[in-house]
Amino acid sequence: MIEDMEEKYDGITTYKIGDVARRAGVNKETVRYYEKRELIPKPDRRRSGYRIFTQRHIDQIRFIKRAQELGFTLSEIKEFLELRVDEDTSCSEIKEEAQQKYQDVAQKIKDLQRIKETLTDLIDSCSEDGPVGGCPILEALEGNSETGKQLRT
Amino acid sequence: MIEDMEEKYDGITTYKIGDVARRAGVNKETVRYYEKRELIPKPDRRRSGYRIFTQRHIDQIRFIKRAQELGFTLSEIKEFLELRVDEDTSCSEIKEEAQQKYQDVAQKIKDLQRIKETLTDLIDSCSEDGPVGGCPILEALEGNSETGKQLRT
DNA sequence: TTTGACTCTCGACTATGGTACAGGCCTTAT
DNA sequence: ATAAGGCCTGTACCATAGTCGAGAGTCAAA
Repeated sequence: MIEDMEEKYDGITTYKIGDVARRAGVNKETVRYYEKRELIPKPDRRRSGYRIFTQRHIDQIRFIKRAQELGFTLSEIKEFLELRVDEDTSCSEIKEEAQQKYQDVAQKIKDLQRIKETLTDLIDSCSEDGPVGGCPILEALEGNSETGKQLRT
Repeated sequence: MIEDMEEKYDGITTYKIGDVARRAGVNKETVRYYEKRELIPKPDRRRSGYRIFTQRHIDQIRFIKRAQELGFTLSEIKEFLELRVDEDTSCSEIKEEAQQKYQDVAQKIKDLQRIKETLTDLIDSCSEDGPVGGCPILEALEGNSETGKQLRT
């Protein structure tokens, strides 16, 4: 059983880049890349130049990866992460931002729910017997397509 | 009022690539790209070489764009589209695929709902002149991160 | 104190998902 | 019949999001 050889400074467990990468399930280069893109807080450094990470960094990277899977770009994710109440941002500014994001997220949920329903139908119809024909998933999002009849001029 | 000058062959309305691109809201090159990637059915051709599209193609492209916004890659979308029932695929195979996708989609919805709730909270706390500090979004998917206290060795 | 694993920077490379020409042919309104 | 505009293929290019390697320095267990 090999444990990370993390060290504590000031009572806080810290990690080197390799630990962070492994724990967050990404490449070390990705961690550096996120730092450069300012997607994670700039880590402190040892005198040698080694980066000092905390649990916060690991959590944030995990969040980023999940948000990506949910269809957000790194730029969008950065906006999400900057969405906090502090001295530099007025409440109304944040509120507007947050409300816009809320709309985006709500729409994504709706779309996914349609896909989910379609999958349910597909699974159900599949268990009944061996159906043939069109793609119900396609119809669910766009509806009433004409058939894909082939033509020739 | 300029209408598309679609033509009917065999009683079916057909479109040229420019029509398709405009109606689906993508670039013409994208349509050709999707054809190459086999994301849309290979269109028939006129003797001149012009592609002949149908409504089916337009619907399918719209579906693809939606699914992309929801975080699916073109490869995944292709799998979705192949998830149609036909003679070459056994029902149980499809069912398994569909069930796996269902799980993925359900999980995405859950995650997005957490994000949505967090945004609601943020908007609410903001209007009541709420707390100053940390990043509320981060906790939506992971929770309990340690604070981002800064260190130095 | 050595040695093997780890870290640093920086530049080059990759994959995905498109976009943008170039050079040439096709269509269609006038 | 002609010219503008649309379409064809093919190749090159772009942005995003990483990933890799070289060359040099650092750390820590034996």
